[in-house]
Amino acid sequence: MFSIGEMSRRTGVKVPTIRFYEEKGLLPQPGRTAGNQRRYDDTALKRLNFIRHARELGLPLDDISELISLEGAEGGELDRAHSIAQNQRQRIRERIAKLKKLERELTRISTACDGDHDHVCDVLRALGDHGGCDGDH
Amino acid sequence: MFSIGEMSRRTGVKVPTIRFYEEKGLLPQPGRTAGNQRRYDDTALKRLNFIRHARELGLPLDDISELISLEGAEGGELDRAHSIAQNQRQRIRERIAKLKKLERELTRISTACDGDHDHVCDVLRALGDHGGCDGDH
DNA sequence: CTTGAACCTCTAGCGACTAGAGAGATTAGA
DNA sequence: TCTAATCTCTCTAGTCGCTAGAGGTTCAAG
Repeated sequence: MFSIGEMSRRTGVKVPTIRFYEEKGLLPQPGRTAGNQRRYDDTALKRLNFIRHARELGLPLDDISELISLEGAEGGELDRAHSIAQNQRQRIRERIAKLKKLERELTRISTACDGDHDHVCDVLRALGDHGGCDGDH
Repeated sequence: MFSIGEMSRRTGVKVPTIRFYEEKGLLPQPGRTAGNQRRYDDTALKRLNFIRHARELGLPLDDISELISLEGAEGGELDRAHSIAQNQRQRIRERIAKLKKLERELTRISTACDGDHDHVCDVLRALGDHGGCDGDH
């Protein structure tokens, strides 16, 4: 049995965030001391680690809720867990592709400004001028 | 002179978002008709395009404000514009690196679940188990 | 028993919008 | 000129995933 601060230390999740997760139903309401302080056990610790890990992967809290509810599921229901992971993978791939495009364009803009800037900074001009971009965004 | 809806059509920025930018001081307050409706000119259109473009590059509104205030600046002040662009480029590079890590891990998790899932889905197990990750995140 | 750290609840704020209510303005066609 | 449809207006509140602070209570060590 440990306090919320101990949970925080063991998982790296900040104290207010733990309470926030409880409020959102991601963590079950823990037991309390006579003085109304939360006390957690290993089960809660594992779940918080699960949440933290899923958050680090960028999963929204709703998806995490759903994954949690799949604990102990079987057969077809598990396909849902699989598809949540797959969807997230897809989302991440798309974000990577988009960011790469942006990087290319920022490179263009930055190098445009590398030399002597006589009149108007080319960064500003390049931002106003969408034409030089290589894709639609 | 065109309405807010026309501005929206021409830039792809939604109407409430245009009003939001005005409220935040990114767009100057436009003229109004006798009936209190906003009327914009080409200058405003150009600025909104600038904002939209910068937003697509992921720049926060504060940075955009600063860039706008650099319009017509010269010499050393322009280095500031350059460094905003460079900083953003760095941020984007970091985000790409991080997302690539996540994608690797999601791939690991997903493939762990590809075969027959007998007891507990491996997606769920993999999310609970941080040990298999290849890096710190 | 006292002290000081940790804990409690509650409210408000962040960024960058988005959605909706309820009222007024404009514009095109009959 | 009237009417109907479509904009537009302001205002408030909600989204997501937290974070910060106020003001008060409880716990654990010495």
